[in-house]
Amino acid sequence: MDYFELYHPGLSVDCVIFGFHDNELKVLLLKMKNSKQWAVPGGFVKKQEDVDDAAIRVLKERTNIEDIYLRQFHLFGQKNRSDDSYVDSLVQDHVIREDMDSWFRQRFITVGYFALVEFSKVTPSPDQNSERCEWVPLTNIPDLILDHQEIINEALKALRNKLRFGPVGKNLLPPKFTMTELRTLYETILGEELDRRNFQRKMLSFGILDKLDETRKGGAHKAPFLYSFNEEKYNQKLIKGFDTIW
Amino acid sequence: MDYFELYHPGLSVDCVIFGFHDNELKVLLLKMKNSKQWAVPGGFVKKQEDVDDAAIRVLKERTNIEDIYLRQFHLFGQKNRSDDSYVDSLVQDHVIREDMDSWFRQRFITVGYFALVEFSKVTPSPDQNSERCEWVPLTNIPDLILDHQEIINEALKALRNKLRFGPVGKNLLPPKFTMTELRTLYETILGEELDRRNFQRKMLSFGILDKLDETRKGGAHKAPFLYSFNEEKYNQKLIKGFDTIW
DNA sequence: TCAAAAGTGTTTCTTTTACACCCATGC
DNA sequence: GCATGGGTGTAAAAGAAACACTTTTGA
Repeated sequence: MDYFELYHPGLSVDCVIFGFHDNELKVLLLKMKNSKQWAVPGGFVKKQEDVDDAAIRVLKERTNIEDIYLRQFHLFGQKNRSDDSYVDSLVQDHVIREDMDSWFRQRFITVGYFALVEFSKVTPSPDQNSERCEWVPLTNIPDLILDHQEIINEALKALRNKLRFGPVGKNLLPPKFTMTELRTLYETILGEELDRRNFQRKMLSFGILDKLDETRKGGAHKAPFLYSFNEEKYNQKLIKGFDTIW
Repeated sequence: MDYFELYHPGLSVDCVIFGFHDNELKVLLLKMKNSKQWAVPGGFVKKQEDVDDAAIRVLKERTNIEDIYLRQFHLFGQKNRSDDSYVDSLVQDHVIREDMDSWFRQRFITVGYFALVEFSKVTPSPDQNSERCEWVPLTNIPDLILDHQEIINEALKALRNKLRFGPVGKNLLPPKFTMTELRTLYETILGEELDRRNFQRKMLSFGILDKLDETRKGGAHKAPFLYSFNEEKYNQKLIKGFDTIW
């Protein structure tokens, strides 16, 4: 395989994949071969491929699911994102083949995407440079390669920003969920507690939820009602956003 | 000059430069040589140059001012952004030299930036591919090359989004301005009218304005007070934003 | 003196905030 | 029975919206 032939030079995509599980926000990370470091899933962009499609491809390969909520959030274009010593170690550890050395020594810019996925649907799969692919809580991120910590930080900012604008939950929660689960998701993303009753009233006022006739039984306490998102109204709010300041 | 030597392959930046004049929002555009089409100011990224710095460089060259408010807003990465027929016409019209043909026939991705500038400070300067550099009202955009119309559309969306989050005016208005000028700016960006009195109350409540002891005389009517932005408080709000929904 | 823009204030309505109380369930 | 989470309601405060009246200015 000739990277120079196949891929757009000096360009990669990186996907910060968010999932919600055990009341925690997690990201899907790759454990690099022969290294203690981890990485955000990424890949190169084919010469005849939309950049967005490259991100979709990476996402599908790592999670084994399709039709994922995916948004570009930033281009990381600093000239010193990588350096030779980093590539030296990759070659030395046989993570990359020596004849691909010059490809990896290019200066790379990378397009950051963030994805929202339903945790339980994902089957994590490592790529050829990694030995494991795992969910890692945002509160416990290990040592990451290059500027990948910054990429995650920016992705979280973008996600929080998105939360201010419109609804989020549909992509992170299962089809049916309780109001507390939805609220916990919001609290986790925002990093602050929200009043249980006021949250419910406000969320219902958006008109994007359908209250189901079912309750979640088996819990230790009173069985809470289940809700689902009203596709049509949810999508409207996604586009138009909630109320503006002006 | 050898483009392949100097520049990062397949990568450009485009800057949508917003200015406010005559109660209109305008963008700085380039009239292409030997063509009826216009373009958003742009350029290539040097191999050892931050992408942000490339945008700053372009901006400085076109406007002849420095320290401009500039933000990256989107990477345009579709595989069919350009096509051969476009480059054919450029070569035919001698806009680009024939020996640079292969550089321009690459597939390019471009990073979109938007800039906010004080209209009166700008001295528009065309680049080597254009014959004129002019302010054009957003309501009257001429035929543009490639996907530049889409780039402007997205830039405007980004600007509106920014307006929801925090203050904007400081970069678009002169140091001293009337409340009506500020309101008109907001109305222009948002594309809707705002109540004069409620706008004033709300804007003052943010605490980012200093009311000056001067008035703007010479107008046809009662002389309005002048305001200026309080640097410190303005910058705070820029970072923290106005009130959130949650 | 009059039209048009600007300064200032008030009333009303809506939204947000901060609570209280009762209900269901497992231990 | 009691601790815990869940359902629902309400009073008070804050904020937004709609609107009226007065002042100043150039023509």
